[in-house]
Amino acid sequence: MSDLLSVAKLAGVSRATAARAFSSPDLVRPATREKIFNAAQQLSFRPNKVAQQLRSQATQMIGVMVPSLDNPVFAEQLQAMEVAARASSYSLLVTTSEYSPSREEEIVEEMLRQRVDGLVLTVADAGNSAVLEKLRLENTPCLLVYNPPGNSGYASIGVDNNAAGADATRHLLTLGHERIGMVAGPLLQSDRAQQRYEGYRHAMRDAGFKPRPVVEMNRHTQADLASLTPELNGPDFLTAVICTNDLLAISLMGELQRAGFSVPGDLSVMGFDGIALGKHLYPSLCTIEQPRAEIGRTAVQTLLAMIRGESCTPAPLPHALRQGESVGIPTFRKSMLGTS
Amino acid sequence: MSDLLSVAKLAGVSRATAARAFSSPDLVRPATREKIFNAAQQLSFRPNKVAQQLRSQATQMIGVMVPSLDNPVFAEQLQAMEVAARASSYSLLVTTSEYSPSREEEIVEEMLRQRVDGLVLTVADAGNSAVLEKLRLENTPCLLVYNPPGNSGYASIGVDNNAAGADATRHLLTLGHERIGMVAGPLLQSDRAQQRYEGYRHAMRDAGFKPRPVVEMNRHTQADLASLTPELNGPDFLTAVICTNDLLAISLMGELQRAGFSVPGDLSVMGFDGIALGKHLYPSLCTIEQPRAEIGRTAVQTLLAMIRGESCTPAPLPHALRQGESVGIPTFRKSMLGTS
DNA sequence: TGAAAGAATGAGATCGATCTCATTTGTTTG
DNA sequence: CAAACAAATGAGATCGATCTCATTCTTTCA
Repeated sequence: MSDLLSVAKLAGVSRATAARAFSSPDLVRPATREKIFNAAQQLSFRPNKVAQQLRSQATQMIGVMVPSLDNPVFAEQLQAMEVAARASSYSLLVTTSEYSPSREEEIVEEMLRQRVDGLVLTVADAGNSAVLEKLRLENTPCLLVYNPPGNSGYASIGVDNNAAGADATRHLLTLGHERIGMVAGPLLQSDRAQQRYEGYRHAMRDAGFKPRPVVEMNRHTQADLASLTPELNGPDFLTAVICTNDLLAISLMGELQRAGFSVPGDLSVMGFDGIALGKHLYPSLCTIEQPRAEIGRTAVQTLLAMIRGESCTPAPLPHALRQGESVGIPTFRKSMLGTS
Repeated sequence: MSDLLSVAKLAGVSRATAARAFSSPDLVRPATREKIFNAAQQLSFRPNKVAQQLRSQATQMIGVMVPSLDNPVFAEQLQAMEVAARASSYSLLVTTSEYSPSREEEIVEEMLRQRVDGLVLTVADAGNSAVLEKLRLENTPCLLVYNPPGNSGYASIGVDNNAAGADATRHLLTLGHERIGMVAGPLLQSDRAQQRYEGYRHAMRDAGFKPRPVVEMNRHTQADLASLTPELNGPDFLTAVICTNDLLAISLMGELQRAGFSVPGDLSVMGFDGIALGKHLYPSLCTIEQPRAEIGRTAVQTLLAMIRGESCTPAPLPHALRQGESVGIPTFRKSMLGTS
């Protein structure tokens, strides 16, 4: 691979002049410039970004860490980030933490060594995160996505999960549901899921109903009907559930229907996130839509502002209730699993 | 950010020795090593990868270009690639082409400037691609994913789309379907979709049936029922369709059901790709499963082998028919849309 | 004890681009 | 035509790590 020096030699000028021909062409006499460009062409010269990065002490790279790309929420966010980054001549170094704190640390360390200009992270629990503590000592700009702001001290891009959880609940309440449950992944380990649950409890109490404990599924994005069955039985059976993410909701709907239940006839199901696919299902998924693309775009733009040294306190982005066929009016029913 | 030189100074040794303490500790006397590590700790030294990359002429970075991360096929592949790459201490520079040839060129140029050690690309049409032509002149290892091998001269990781298309068709034929259609995105512009169609035609002819022309949808991953309606009508109405990707199949199923058709009662629907979600739907999606994770993993491993200078001709990976509730035995029916 | 072999360390060049500052070339004008 | 100024170019240092080769310091054993 030819370098600038060989181009300069072939053109009969110094490295400095050759460099100028590219970075500030107007400082070079047109004839000289022409010679340099010709030489570059001839040698198929391609500027070496690594050298530029070392010299300029800036990589024009953003380090991105998401829990997993198997969840479309993150993939869709990343898609938007990539477009936004490229529009500003930045590249993305992408990693997945698989929800593992130790991986989170390795990854961030690695990215700091790579001297990324900034970091966009989604951590498991922002309020209690080793990585974020470590990062506090660094001066690399860092931004959270989806994690609730406030309990970490870091700026964060995302929706108000608490309010969103309440909105979801109120939607169901408005339709006449009273016995509403919340379905979450294991241990409720994600801070956003917790906030959504808070919002749910708040809305339930406000309406004069008793919030229920979370129904925990074994996996993050796949429902197991067995865990829910008890709640569908007995005098207090649920008429609606809110899942902490869309994948959970979709697989729950599938399981329910496969077991002979009707959605929303027997149980209304709401999701959370608003992944694109939910719209096209039948029944279509009623969900709280996070503006995933906008979140990604805003994250990049905010981070770039921070890199430029501007201080900025991003506001929460608006979420929206997406109506869907998976939610209906509660009908009077007997216990669906009644053995009596 | 402190550099090796300051560490060396603080430890009272030369840069060379300080560097050795990290790269080959056994060449440094334990006492000296200790001093250096202490100094490094004290200055919170973090090796600069950019400098290492410049010096070693290797970035340990793989450039990845996929059409879009909004499609879980690519996201799931990328997820696996990331894990595999990190396991070998490589990083991923991720970009999306949005199916645009001009973007493809910009992206590849950018990645070459970044001196990635290798490229993993999924292009729109490998047989007719400007980027690939340009890349032929470079000596950066390059690997295709999903694109059919053969018509480009590049090694490629993926399944045998032709055989897979035939397998899908034969599955339907075995169940008794005869009037089977194929549904694709706009212009059949993807080379893999074309191959799948070839396989379909082959299988149909082998079975003594007339292959039908492709039913083209307006969008890549979203079905519009109107385009299909004519085929569901008249004496020759379809009893089954194969979609060229899962997203198309899922949205088609939704549209059909929403319009009052039953799946598979009125129409059996097959997908292609095997995205994770399909399993959890109801009806679950019958599809040809590409081993997306294995494809990603193999792509990384093959590319790393190429980077090491080993020559390798990857074999196609096995696809599998995933049974699903979206396909059934054809029932005798009248034209579903009959206006008579 | 001394010389030879081996271990440990340092000086300096290198990777490729770019910046500063000095120097040369070219242009303008009295 | 020469002086004064502006434009164009070059020499050399720099970014941070690492490699080569030379040098110094330890061992070891005759």
